Amino acid sequence: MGSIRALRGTRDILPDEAAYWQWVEGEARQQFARSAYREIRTPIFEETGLFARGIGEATDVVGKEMYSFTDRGDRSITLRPENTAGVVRAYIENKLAGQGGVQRLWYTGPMFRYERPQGGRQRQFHQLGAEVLGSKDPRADAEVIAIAQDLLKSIGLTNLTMDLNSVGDKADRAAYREALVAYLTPYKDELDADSQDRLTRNPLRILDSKNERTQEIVVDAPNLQDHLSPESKAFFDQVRQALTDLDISYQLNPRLVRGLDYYTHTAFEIQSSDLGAQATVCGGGRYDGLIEQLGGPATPAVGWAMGMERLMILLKELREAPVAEMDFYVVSRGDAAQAQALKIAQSLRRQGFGAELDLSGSAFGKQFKRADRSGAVACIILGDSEAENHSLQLKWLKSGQQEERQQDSFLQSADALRQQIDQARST
RNA sequence: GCGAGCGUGGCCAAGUGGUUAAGGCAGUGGAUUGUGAUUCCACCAUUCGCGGGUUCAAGUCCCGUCGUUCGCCCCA
Repeated sequence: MGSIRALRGTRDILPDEAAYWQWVEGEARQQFARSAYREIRTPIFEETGLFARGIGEATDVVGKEMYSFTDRGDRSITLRPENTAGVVRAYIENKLAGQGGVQRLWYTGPMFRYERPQGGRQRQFHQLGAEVLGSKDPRADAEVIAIAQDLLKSIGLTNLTMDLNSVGDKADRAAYREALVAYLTPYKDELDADSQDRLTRNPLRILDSKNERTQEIVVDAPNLQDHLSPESKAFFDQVRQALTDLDISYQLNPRLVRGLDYYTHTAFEIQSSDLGAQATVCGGGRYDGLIEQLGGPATPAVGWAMGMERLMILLKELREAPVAEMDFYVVSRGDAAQAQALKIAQSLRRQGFGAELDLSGSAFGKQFKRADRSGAVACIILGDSEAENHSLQLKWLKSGQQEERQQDSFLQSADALRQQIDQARST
C-alpha cells in the first residue's frame, strides 16, 4: 500500500551485483588504456533535436521510445537513448577535431528508452561504448571491432558470434532502397503488417523481419552488395581482410541492417546464443555522415556500444561474484576496548590496510562468527584486559594462531604486517 | 504498442474454498558477558503484490490494477 518502488523498467544494482560491474568496467578501462582510447563523459540529457537529427526521425528509437519532456525554460529535452549522438555533439562543440588526428574515445553510463521491459531490456539500461572519430582507414573499423572482441573474451564470455555487413554510402543506400521498394511493392499485400508500414518509412528494415512469409519474399529480393559502388566494395573488402588478419571470425549477413539511420559502410553485431530474444551484446558500425549532419566538419567515424545488463546476465552464469579482500576484522567488547578498537581500525586504514570494525558489541562468539565470514585474513581482539594494558590480541584466522601485541608497536610495524598478511593470504 | 504465463517473509518454497498460513536458508537473541565448527532453545508473514467482488467461509474462484517473465516489435 503506497510504498514507493523503483519505476517500471528500472532496477537497483545492489552491492553483490555491483562487484561484477566494477570488475567489467575495470577490464574495459585496461583494454581502452592499452589501445589509447580516452574516456569521455557527456550529459545524460540533451536537446531533443540532437537525437531527432542524429539518429533519424523515422527510427523507432526516435519515433516512439524517447523520454522527452519540456523543462522549466520551455526547452524540449530528451534523456539520451544512446550516446553516439552526444559524443559527436561534444566533439563538434569542443572542437576536438582541432586537436588534430584521430580521436579515440570510450564511455559508459545509463541510457533511456521507453520500451516494454523484458529480460535483457530495461527502460534505464547501461552501455559501454567506443568511438573513433577522424579516420576513414579500414583498419580503424578492424581495430574497434577487435577491441570489442578482446574485451568480451577477457571477461570470459563464450558462445558469441559476429554478423558483418556493409550498408554502403549514402548514394549506395538510396539506389538500393529504390530497387528494394520496386521489388517489394508487388508483394505488398503479402507482407506482414509491420513490414507494410516500413515499406515507405524504412524499407531496409524489412530484410530483418522474422515473419515467415516476409522472409520467403525477401529471399529473392535484390542484394545490397550488388548495389555497392566499386569504392564501397573495395573498402568493405579491406575491412574484411583486416579482420581476417587479426583472426577475428564473422559471418557475412547481407540482411543485417541496423536500426539507427546514421550507419554507413561497416555494420556489425555480436550476439550470444544464451540470451533469448535480446541476443545482441554489442552492435556498431561506421557513421561517416553523422558529424557533418550535426553541423561539424565532414569527419569519418566508427564505433560500437555494448549492453552492460546483457553482459551481466551472461557473466553471472559463468562465475561467482568477485569478493573484496579484507585484511583485518576488529572485534571488541567493553567501553574502553570499543573506543580503542575504533582508533586502531582507523589507524590501520590510514596506513593503507583494510579493516572492518564490528559495531555490535555482542558476545565474542558472535563477533568471531562474523569475522570468519568477512573474509578477513586476521582478527584483532580487544577486551577489558587488553584495554587496560594497551595491548591487543592478533589472531590469524586461517591457522588459528594468536599472539599478544602492544598497540603502539603493532601500529608501527606496517611493513612486517603487510608481509605477514600477504603470506597468510597465499597459503 | 500487441499476445501469453506468473506474483506466499530478506531468499527458496508447501498450500488447488473450511478452524491458529508447512518447511528450509539467511538473520537476531540466548545456552557459552573472552574465541570461529557442530548442536540445542527462542524470536522472525494479524497475512499471501495491491484494490474490489462472489461465498456462511478466499492464499485458493471472478474482475480490475501494478509488477515481472516469455514471444512479437525494437535494440545494446
